[in-house]
Amino acid sequence: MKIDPESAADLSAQIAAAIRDAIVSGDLRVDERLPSESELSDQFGVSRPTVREALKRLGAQSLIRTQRGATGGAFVNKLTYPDAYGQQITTSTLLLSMNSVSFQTACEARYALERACAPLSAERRTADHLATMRAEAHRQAQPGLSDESFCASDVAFHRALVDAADNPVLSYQLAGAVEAMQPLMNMITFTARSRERIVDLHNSIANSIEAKDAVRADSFLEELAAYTNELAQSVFDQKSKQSASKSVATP
Amino acid sequence: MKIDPESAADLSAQIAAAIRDAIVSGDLRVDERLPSESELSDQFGVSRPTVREALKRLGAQSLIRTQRGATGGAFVNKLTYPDAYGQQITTSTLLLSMNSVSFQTACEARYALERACAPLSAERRTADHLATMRAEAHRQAQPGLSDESFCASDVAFHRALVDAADNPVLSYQLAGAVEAMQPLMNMITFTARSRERIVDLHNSIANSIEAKDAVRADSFLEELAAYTNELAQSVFDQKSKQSASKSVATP
DNA sequence: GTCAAATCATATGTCAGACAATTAAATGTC
DNA sequence: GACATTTAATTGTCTGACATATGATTTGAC
Repeated sequence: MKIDPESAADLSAQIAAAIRDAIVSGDLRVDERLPSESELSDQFGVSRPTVREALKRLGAQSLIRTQRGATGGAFVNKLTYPDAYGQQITTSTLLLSMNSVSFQTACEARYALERACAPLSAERRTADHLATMRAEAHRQAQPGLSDESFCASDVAFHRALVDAADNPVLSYQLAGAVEAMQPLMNMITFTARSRERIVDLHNSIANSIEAKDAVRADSFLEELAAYTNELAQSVFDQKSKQSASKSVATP
Repeated sequence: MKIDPESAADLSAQIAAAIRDAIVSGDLRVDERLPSESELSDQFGVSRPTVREALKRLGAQSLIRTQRGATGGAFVNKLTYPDAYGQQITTSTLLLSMNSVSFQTACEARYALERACAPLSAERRTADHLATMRAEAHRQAQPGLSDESFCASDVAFHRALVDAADNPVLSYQLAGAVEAMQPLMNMITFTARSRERIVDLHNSIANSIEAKDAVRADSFLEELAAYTNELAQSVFDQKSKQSASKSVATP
């Protein structure tokens, strides 16, 4: 572990960076215990609170975990898929909401990636994945479902589709793309007719995947992408009309 | 901002979660200033160091930034694409290295995603993107290039290909997949012949993209994926042979 | 009156030392 | 040997203080 001279950056940031580098480079292995906070503060020549702030930074990135008690301490954390999913989803969601990404752009990215999975999913899908997809499609057809629940089920359907590709790295990458779309999807009000259309497409996709027909699955996904965009466009058109009529009405 | 009862979790974690929720939900807007650390410690009924640990956690995720001085404080940070890229890359890299993801799995994910970009790239590529791709392909053909530099140039080539799709969300998602492969690629020793083959494929891809021929680009990408896997396979075969002969020689 | 320099107020960054809470291991007791 | 107790180590939290950065204010010179 390296020293930190009187640089411009915060000490706690420097210490966090030093430890992070040691982890990323492999100098510190998974489940290895870091020195105690007191020892670290001695080593780096800073106070314990400063060391703690550095450790909290690393903890926030799931790079370390801490344990209290006699044999406690900070341990290099094995980054699990659920951990990575969570970070990926929050980062993606914030990125979209804070950069005013258009529905179109996000939608295009999502379906491009999802269509990349489809051939693999068609090849490898298990009964489990198919059952999940059908169950979600069935739920989406229920009459009393709120828009929010409809969107949540939509996400679940598409995650099952992605997971069917049986490639955890792919699932991880797509988690962000699929989940981050949900807030944008929630802006859409799904009429009974539009829901019917979507459920039909979902069922068609599930059928194609079951039949291992990647080409058909792809065409249905393409259709779904286009239809989703169309729906969003009509929402925006309606909104701009309202604001236009409002701006006319007010003066 | 909500309170935090005497739960099992750390206070600083609870506070960080409360503020994070406020940011994600939009209660706190971009560039809005949080209360000062003293005010926060009053509001939450904890000490300032505890608040600080919470803020450091959020800072590590680029959710807030802090500024010293009279008008300083903690501000809700606009998550920029570079920020998101960085997080995405470190997370992806660690996920791969810590979960002993096979080369095959990572490679499959990467090329599946990259092939999803190709049609968009073919449609929208600019002269800039093409120039970058050609420049990198040319660099890769230089004789004295180290394996590491060759891999770095490979990454740059593929990033240009992805960026040509002109969809920042797509570029962000792919950044992790492409960059995280680099440590795995570095395990491969590229012979002069294999480099030649790869450069040829890169040039063919660049040509196809220039010609807006998505189908040809896709087939070259498929070929490149297969060849990369083949190279990796031969490396692993060689290694297992070595270890086998060693285990015979030692006793 | 205007501009520049000195001062101030406020905020984060850091430190020191202390105590509480937790946990596994060591110790003692039966 | 099994079980209860003590102990030691470590993180979690608090208090209070000082250092440092930086915009705002005041002061001073012209």
